[in-house]
Amino acid sequence: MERLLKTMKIGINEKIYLKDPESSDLGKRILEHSINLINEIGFENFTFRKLGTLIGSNESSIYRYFENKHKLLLYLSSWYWGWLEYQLVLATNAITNPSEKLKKTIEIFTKKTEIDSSFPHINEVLLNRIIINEYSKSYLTKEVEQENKDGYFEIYKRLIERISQMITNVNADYKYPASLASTILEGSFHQYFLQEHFPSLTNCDENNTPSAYFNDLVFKSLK
Amino acid sequence: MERLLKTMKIGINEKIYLKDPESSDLGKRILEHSINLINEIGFENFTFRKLGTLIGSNESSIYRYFENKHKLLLYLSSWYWGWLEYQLVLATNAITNPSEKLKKTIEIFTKKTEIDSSFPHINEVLLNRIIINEYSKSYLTKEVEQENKDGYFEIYKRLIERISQMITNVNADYKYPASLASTILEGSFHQYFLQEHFPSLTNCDENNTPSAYFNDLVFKSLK
DNA sequence: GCAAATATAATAGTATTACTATCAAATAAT
DNA sequence: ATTATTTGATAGTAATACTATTATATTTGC
Repeated sequence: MERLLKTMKIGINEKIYLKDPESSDLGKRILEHSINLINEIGFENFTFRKLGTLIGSNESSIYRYFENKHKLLLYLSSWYWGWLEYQLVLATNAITNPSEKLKKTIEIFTKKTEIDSSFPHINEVLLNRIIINEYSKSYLTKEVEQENKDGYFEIYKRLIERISQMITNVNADYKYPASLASTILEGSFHQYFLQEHFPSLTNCDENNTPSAYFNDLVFKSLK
Repeated sequence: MERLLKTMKIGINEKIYLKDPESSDLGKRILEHSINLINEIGFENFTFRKLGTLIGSNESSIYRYFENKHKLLLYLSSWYWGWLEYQLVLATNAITNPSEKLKKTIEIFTKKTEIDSSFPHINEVLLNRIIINEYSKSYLTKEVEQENKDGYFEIYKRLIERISQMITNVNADYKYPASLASTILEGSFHQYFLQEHFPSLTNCDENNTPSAYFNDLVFKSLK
């Protein structure tokens, strides 16, 4: 995968970090290796101390970039949603037929993630796994109300609103475009989780992709 | 709401607890007040020490019932799924028409929870909120593989398999009964979460219930 | 009604987590 | 070359997530 706009940077709400991790070498190493470490040991077991040891840096230095690991997770997920939005716009912008556009959108959200060489310090494949396994934890908190006001979920919300709009463009009479958009997004990540850990609770596997399931679901709904 | 089978007890995998909390007064107080406290401060901030203070008991006494708060969450959710299964069977058993049966099932999963006076130490309304806000955390862990083998999610899985079977009974040719069943279950709880915290990401509100949305979704899919 | 068994409470202690503060050393900018 | 900025090292605190021990109730069996 090759990026078209070489100078593009995923724009993330500045309140999420104390110091922009994209602005320094240490910052980029924090991003790169936090993705590896969270994948390896899970978000609950992940600590800044362990990350510091891993990258040969100091715990206190990491705290200068992020207040805590929750903020780091918000950063990583915002990055992911921003990246996905970029993929989405790139893949669907030229399509004029609303159904084709929506079909492509479902594909973008449900297909297997591939490495994007444009961002060498971000492993999108592992980041996708973090979204599947940890993203819910970033909003299932007592602070969600305030953090939503602070705009920490804006890219995610914008993505769903985009899908919602595309649904309406296919069928303006459909009554639940936002709900269906949310279902597609959360649901497709959940189907991947089930595939790995609870295969009896899904029909998705090598032959039946989540893509096929959601295409069926969405287009029957909009008929 | 009145229970028909007075002696019924929700059966929970014995490996989840060290000592059956239903077997003593302290155990029941642990269940009752953990539901209140988790609702109030959230699962992350909840500790056995705080719970002990609240119920005028000792931290170490609570540890004799549950290894840790994760196990307590597994207990509470198993109880909830068992209770829902009971509601489901009761409400649908007599229905012979497969479509009617499935319609009733969707209603059971999406309707607002009401207090069940049969279990005075369990507040089902608050427990429902815990499921909405905390259940994902019980399986989004590094231990999910082992805990699944140990049977900690069996009631949840059985519930989804029941819905899946009902879907197949309506349309035997439908290719994704398990995936759709998972989508109904996770999705309906998620729609309630969105209603409360991200209303722009759902069309469900006082007038448009999640029930209506999922009925539309499911029956169009099965046509 | 009493002894034995069991359940609960009180206290203390450990390792880890989630930070904050301070100061020194390295690096970059002017 | 001086100053400012960034990073590293060390130490310290309060809270968490437990375990262990012993004392005190309470229940049960005979």
